[in-house]
Amino acid sequence: MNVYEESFRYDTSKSEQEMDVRKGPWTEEEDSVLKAYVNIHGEGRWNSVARLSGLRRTGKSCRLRWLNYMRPEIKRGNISLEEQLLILQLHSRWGNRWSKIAQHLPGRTDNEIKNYWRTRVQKQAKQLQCDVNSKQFKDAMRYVWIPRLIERIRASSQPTSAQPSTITNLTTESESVHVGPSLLPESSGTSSDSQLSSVTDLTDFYDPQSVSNYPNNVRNGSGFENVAAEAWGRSDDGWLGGGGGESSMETVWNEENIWFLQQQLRDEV
DNA sequence: AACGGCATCAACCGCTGAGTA
DNA sequence: GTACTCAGCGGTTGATGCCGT
Repeated sequence: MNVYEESFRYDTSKSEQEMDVRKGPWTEEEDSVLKAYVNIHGEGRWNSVARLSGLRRTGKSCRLRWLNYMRPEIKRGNISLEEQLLILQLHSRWGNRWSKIAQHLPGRTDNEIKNYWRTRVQKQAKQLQCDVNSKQFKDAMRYVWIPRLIERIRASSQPTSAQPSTITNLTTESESVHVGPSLLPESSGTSSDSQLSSVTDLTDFYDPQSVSNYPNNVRNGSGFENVAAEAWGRSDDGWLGGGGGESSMETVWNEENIWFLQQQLRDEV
């Protein structure tokens, strides 16, 4: 019996069997009980919630249900382009720190982001036959997916607006994440220091210098970038295209392009 | 229409760290 | 300092729906 179970039994003086703890999907009735209880007593003290609300659920289960599903600020529906971009960025910085990443995506839960990463991003790594943490995959993200994604974000914003100085700028007490002009494909090679000063957090993420260091077969028009970018262009509602429906990256990463990308990545070194 | 495989997502599990008596 | 309780995190699993055959 683990610590939690011990504590649960200690708190209630009843065994789990006596409590007949429920598992599995929540019913509407349970949801409304939980909602009513939290509305009155507030969040926290989840074991008490479980015990006093009459729900035959563990405190953990109540907490998870509230945080991941019932909180009023929860945003449901497709992950937007901007959110996708942020997830890619933040994961490149922090790895699987889902809750930390989720703090920068209002209304999204760590669970949702984790699921998104596993189902969408890891799938692409699988198709490219490389690990999500591999240099190959990170390069694919840096040099193809993210610039392309930014392009799409810009395209979907007002066409008459001047060069956006910042697409995304989320700040916490100690850390900030910016997407500035230097990240945009057009200006990627000419970023000034002053521009970079506002996007210092991204210098390890998309560094024009590192692009210039990238192998010619990756940089030039016949290489990696173009193939992948072209593949992107074929699908207006592709994986990172958002908004256009439920289609997946299959349309983008078709066999031919995956093969070509793999060749390019192998030629690197 | 039936079936099987796959993708997605809600929920659970195990562990850890913070707070407190 | 220690034991205990609780909340939170990340990994994993299982149910469900969708899609192709």
